[in-house]
Amino acid sequence: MATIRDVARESSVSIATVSRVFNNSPLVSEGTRERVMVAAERLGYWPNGIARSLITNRTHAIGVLLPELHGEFFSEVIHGIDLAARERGLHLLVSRATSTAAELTAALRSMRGRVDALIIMAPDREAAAVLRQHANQVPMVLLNCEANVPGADTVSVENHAGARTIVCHLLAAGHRRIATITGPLHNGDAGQRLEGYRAAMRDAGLSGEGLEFDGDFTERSGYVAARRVLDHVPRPTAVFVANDHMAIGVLGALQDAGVDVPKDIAVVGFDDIPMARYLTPPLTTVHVDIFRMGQRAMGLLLERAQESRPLEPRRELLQTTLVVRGSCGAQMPLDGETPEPWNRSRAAGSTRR
Amino acid sequence: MATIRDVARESSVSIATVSRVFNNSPLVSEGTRERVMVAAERLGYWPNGIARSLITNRTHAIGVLLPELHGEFFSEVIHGIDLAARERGLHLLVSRATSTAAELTAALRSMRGRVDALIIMAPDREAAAVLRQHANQVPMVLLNCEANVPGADTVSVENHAGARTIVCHLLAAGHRRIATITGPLHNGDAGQRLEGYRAAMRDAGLSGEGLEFDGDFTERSGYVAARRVLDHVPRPTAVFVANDHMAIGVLGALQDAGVDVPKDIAVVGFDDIPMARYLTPPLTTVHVDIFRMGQRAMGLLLERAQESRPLEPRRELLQTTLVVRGSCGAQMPLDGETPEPWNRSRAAGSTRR
DNA sequence: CTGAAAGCGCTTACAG
DNA sequence: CTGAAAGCGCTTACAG
Repeated sequence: MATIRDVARESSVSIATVSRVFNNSPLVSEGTRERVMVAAERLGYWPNGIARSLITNRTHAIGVLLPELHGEFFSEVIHGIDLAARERGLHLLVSRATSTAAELTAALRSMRGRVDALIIMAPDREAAAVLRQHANQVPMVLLNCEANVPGADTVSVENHAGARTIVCHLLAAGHRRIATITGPLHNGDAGQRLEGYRAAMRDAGLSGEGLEFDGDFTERSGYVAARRVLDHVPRPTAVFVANDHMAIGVLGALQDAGVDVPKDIAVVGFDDIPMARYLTPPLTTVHVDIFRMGQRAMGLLLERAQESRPLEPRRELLQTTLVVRGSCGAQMPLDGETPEPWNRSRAAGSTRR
Repeated sequence: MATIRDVARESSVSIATVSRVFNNSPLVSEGTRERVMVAAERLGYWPNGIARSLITNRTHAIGVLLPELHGEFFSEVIHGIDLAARERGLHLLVSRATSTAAELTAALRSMRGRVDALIIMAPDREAAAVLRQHANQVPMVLLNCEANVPGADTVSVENHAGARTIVCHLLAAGHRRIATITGPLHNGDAGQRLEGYRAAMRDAGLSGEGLEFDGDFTERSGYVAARRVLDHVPRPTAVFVANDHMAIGVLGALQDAGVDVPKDIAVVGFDDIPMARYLTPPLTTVHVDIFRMGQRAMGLLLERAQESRPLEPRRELLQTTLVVRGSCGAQMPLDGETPEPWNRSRAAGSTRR
């Protein structure tokens, strides 16, 4: 590949001049600029990005560290980050890293020098120490992270309020024996959703004791837990499932057991994954705007980059919205959101508020 | 951030020695190695990736260029690439680029020097010229790309065979008036699927003339096209929809029109997106293993990197599989694939062959 | 085993 | 307007 030297030779100027041309410096005469561009074109030259980065100390790349590189969450958060990033011509260096100390350390090290900032999702507690070590070396935004890392901004989902709201909705519909199927409790989201459930129950003068069933956020665990819910005496009249994937398993188990939803038992989920509205019956759930999470993470980074003085660390909370569909048995009136005629499930009675 | 110079000073050795320690050179005494590591640890030093890249001419990064950074396709292809890449400690530099000449050129330029190889999805014809220009500067694998780019490997979905197979399935079930709803025809996948449909019809001595309806791969366009299919006289008894997203719109339109699927009209799709099995009725479709597409793309790159002599350009075709569910009205016997009890739709009668 | 030196491909004061 | 020179943070023959 041609280098700046080749172009300089071809156009009989110094490499400094070639550099100026490609940096749009005003300090180049029109004729010279022309000559350089022609030579560059002929040689297929374009400046080497990393050589540029080394000297300018800016990579124009953002590192993104996530526990998984697939699924809806990954897809949406990257989409959000990308939209905000590409306006500024920033690249995304994406890597998978669980939040174990070893793996996270390796990932952070290998990003060294290659990115201007980091967006990291590291839900495990173990991650905090590692993050603190690196926090002052590069700007970072943490996603869904409870750990307190000085200097790092965070964007988190309002899990507690979301869970509380949807359980309140069940309470308002008259349910009293409301079970919950939890996520894996070492996961922060799972813990907060459980706390939201408990708060709602407590405020209604009820106790969820004995009505909390273990799951691990997988469809399978939802199926298994649902069988235990059904066996519980007296049988709960509603279940708050801590994510939609498990709720799919729950609906399957209830169907297999010949239990009607929502007549015999109401089911609600959390996340509002795209297929939630296509389930039978369509799933009432808590909508989480992961796309926006990505956008805000990038936004915080950009704001910090523009500010000359250091900003206080910020913690942003992402609002959730209740989406009432058929699985809870309590339809709510449409309020403003016009259903599209080509969108089956909304037209069939899905509401948000 | 500490540099190699700081560590050299701290441990009273030359920067060459520090470099050797971090490159696991055997040419360092144990004592020296120890001293250097301690100093590095204290200073929080780790080698700067891009400085390393500049001198070694290897970035350990793979550039991935896709038209969209969201959705199932994106998510799965990245997952496949990542799995193959991370075994070799490779990073992913991800960027969005439509296949217009200008945008693709910009993306390729900005990757210059930052990646060791490229994986590119550029379905548009316009892309070919740009790709050819860059083909000899960096190894590349093209996804779903009809363009002939010398030196570049390709991985493509067997759209033609897949479409043909599913239309044959409808024919075998006795259907004769089979309509199709196409994707946008400047898209290669859409074109090939349409050709597959035509081939199947032709082989059965039938013509699809007048039965080809325009769509653009969106749910909405499926809804709209379905109305036109219903209005066609005589009404088709089956529709091959060129992707699952449009099929969702089709099912919605038929439901709104009070037309029963599959009794009044059979509907089949293409792609087997995750929600296909949760639709009502579950959608018969063509399964495409996008995850594998990512894996193979990375695989081709790695094979090429290991080979010392230049390899012939390779074109890999990704097999598709017919997945028979409820929407076509023709159940097939289970053959080997055991349905999981916790997986509702499979248990409810989904088969693959 | 260790270090001094050249060099990867650039940018940017500095001098003219 | 232009060029020579220093330097970004590293690696790697080369010499000892």
